[in-house]
Amino acid sequence: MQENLVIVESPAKAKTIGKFLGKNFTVTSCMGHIRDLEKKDFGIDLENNYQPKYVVSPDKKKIVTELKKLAKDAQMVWLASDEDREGEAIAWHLKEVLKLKPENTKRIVFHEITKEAIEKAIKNPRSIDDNLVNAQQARRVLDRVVGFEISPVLWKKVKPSLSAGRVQSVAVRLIVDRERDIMNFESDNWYRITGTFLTIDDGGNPAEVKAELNKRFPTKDEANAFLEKCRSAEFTIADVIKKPGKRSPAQPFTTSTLQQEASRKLNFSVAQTMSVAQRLYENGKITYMRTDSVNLSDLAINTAKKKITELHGENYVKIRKYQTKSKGAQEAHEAIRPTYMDQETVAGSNQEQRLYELIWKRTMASQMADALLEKTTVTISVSTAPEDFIASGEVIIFDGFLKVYMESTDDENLSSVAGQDIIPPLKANDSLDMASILATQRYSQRPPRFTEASLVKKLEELGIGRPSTYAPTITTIQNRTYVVKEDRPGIERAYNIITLKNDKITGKVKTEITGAERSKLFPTDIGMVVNDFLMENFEQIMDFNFTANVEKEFDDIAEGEKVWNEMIDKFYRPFHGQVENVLKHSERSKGERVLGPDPKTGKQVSVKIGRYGPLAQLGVANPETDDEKPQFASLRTGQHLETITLEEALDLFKLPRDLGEYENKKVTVGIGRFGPYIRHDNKFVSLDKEDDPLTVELQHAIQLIEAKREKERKAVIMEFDEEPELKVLNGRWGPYISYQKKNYKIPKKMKAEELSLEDCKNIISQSPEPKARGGRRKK
DNA sequence: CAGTGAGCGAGCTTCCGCTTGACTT
Repeated sequence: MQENLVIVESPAKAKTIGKFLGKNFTVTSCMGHIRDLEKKDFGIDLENNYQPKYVVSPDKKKIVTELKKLAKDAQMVWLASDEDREGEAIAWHLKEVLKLKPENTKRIVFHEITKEAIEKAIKNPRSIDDNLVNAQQARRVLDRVVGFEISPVLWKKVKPSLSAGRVQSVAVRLIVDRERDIMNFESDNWYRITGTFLTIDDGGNPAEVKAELNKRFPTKDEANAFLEKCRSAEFTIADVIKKPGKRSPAQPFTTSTLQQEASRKLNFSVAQTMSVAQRLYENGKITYMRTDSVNLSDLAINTAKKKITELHGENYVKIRKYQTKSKGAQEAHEAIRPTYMDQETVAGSNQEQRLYELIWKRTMASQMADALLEKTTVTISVSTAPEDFIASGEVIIFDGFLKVYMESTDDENLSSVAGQDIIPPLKANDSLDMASILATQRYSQRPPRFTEASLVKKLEELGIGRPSTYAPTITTIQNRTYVVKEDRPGIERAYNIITLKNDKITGKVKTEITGAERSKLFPTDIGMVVNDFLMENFEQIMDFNFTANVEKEFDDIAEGEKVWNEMIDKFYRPFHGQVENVLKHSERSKGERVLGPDPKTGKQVSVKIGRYGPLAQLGVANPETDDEKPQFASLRTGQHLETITLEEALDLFKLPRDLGEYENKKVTVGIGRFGPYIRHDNKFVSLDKEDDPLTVELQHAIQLIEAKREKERKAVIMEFDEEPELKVLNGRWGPYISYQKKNYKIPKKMKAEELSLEDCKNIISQSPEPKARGGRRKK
C-alpha cells in the first residue's frame, strides 16, 4: 500500500517532483481537466439554478480509471494542481470523481518546482477553496452559454457550422476593424528634407554629418523654395548637446511574449512556437511554457548571475525581480526560462535549438546591467531660413545586456538599435560645408495588419484568453475561415525627390513598392458578415471590455462576495431574451451589396454570400412573374464583397467564353471551383497563374492542352491490355496503382516499372479498402 | 472535381481552458 499519492497536472512536472519527494510518495498526473460540461445538449440545467452537468471527458476515461485505483490504495491524496481558478477546479473535480474523503485529502500549491518549495507546500496543506471553484464554474457556464446559444443563431441566420464565442468573436472583430481602418485610410504626404554636411573628424580625415530639417513641407513648391534658399546659405553649428541615456532589458518570457519574439526573430507561427516549446519542456530543458508570469525563482536568478559573471564579468550583473501586471494574470507558474541556466545550448532539432537559445538569451539579459548610451543632438542653423537641421546620434558607452539580447519590434520603421549613428566631433559656431540637400516625398503609413503574434499581444492587453488558449484561438478563427493568413503583393507608388547638389537643383520621380504583406491576418467575406451580424445583434459580447467586466465578477465570486449562479442568472435572462428576439425578428444575413445597374441591360448587379461562397448576381429573382432567372457567378480569389467594383463584377459574367475550335472541338474558358480552366473535349486544363481568362487566346489554350497531354503520357508507367481498368501511374507522391477508380499504394521494396499484372492484382487484394477518389462525395 | 446558387429536410455543426499524444495532410 502506497502511503501518499500526489496528483499534478502534467506528466513532466510529476516526474520532476517525484525525484524530490522520495519513496513514500507516488507522483502522478491527471492531464488537466478530467471532467467538462456534457457536450451533447446544453450541459446546464436551466430549471435548476444553472446546475452544471459534468461528464468525464472521453479522452480522460483511462486516466480516471487509473487514478481511482491509485487513490484507493493511498492513505493520503495530495491534490497539487495549479493555484489559479482552473487549477482549483481541477482539484475539486478530482475530489468529486475519485470520491476522496476530507480526512484523506489535502490540497497543496507551489509556484516553483524546487525541493524547498515542494517540501514547504507539503508542510502547509489547506482544503479546497470552494469560492475559487465557484468562480471557475461561473466562467465555464458563461462560456458555454455564450458559445452554445449564439452559434446556432449563426447556423440559422448566416451559414451552418459557424461559431461564436467570448474570445474568438472578439479576436475576429479586431481583424475586421483593422481591415476597415485600412480600407478607409487616406494617405497624407509631405516633403522631408535631409542634408549631408562635411567636416573633419578627430584624425583629421573628412567625415560626413547627416541631418534632418526640423520642419517638413506639405507641397513640392514649398520644398523647392526651401532648397533655393539653401543654395546661397551658410551652415553653422548652433548647438551641440550631449545627454546620457540608458536602456533596460525586457522582462523574462511569458507565453505571449515568447510567441511574439519567436515570430519576429525566428519566423515561427504561434502554434509552431508552442509545439517546439512543449518538446523542450518534456525534455526538461525549459520550465512550463503556458504562463503569464514573469517571475524567476531565486535559484534561477542565482545561476544566471553566476553564468553572467563567468562569461562577461561582475559589472554585467544586475539582479532584477519582475512582477506580472498584465490583466487577468493568475501567477500559477514561473516565467519561461531554461531549467539550467548554465546550459547555453541544447541538443535537438534546429527549431528546438533556436527557440532554446532565444529563451536562454532573454533570461540572461533580464538579469544583466542596463546599457549606457550617450545621445548627441547637433543643431545646424541655415543663414537664409529660420529652420534648423538636426543631427542626432547615439553611442553605446557600456553595452550591458545588449551584449546578449535585444528585443525586436513590430514597427519596421522604427530604427532603434543604439550605436548606429556616431557623430563626428563638432563645436558650436563651427561652419559646415554642405554636400547635398534632398527633399523626399513621404507618405503617411496606414495602420499595420495583425500577425498571429501581434494579435495575441493585443488579446493579452485586453485580458482576453489565456496562455493555454492563444494558439488554439488563432487556429480556430482560421479553421472557421473567418480569417486567412497570407501574403499579398504591394503596389507601386511614385514619389518625388528633389536634389540640391553642386549648386544645381534637379527633380526626379522614383517608384517604391508599398503595402506588401507577409504572413498577415486578413478577414474573409464570411468573417466580415459574421462580425457585422454579431455587432448588430450581440453588442455586449463583442465589446472589448466584456471579458474584463465578467472577470471582475468572477473575482468577486472568488472572494466570496457574490454567488455564482446569481451572477449567471443576471447575465442569462436578458441575454437569452436577446437570442430569442434575434431568432424571431432578424433577417438572414448574406452580406448583400448592390453595385448598380448593368449598363447594357439595366439589370441590377449585386454580390452576396451564397451556399458555396461569395457570388455575383445579375438580375433579381421575381417569383410572381417567374420570368428570367438571375445569373450567378462566383467571385474569384482575391475579390471581396466589400471591395469589388461594378466593372469587375460584370466581367465575371463574360465567362464561360468561346475561344474557337481545336481538333474540330470547341474550346471554352471559364472559372470553376478550382480556379480558371480551359475546357476541350470534355477535359479540363487549369490556366497558369499569370493567364487572365478574360483575354487568353486560342493559341495559348492549345499550348496548355498539349502540355497537359504530354504530362499525362508521362504519368502512365504501365498499362495492361487484358485489364484496361488497371494502370500503374506516376502521381504527386510517386508511383501508384489505379484500378476501378480506386488507388493502391505500391510496397516500398517493389519497383513500379517491374510490376506484372499478377503483382498488381496481388497488391490490390492485400491492400485495405482505400477511399474512393475524390474523398467525401455524397451517395 | 470544373455548368452549382430552387427546395425538401434528416442529422450535424458550436464554447473556453486544463493537458498530452495519436492522428492525417
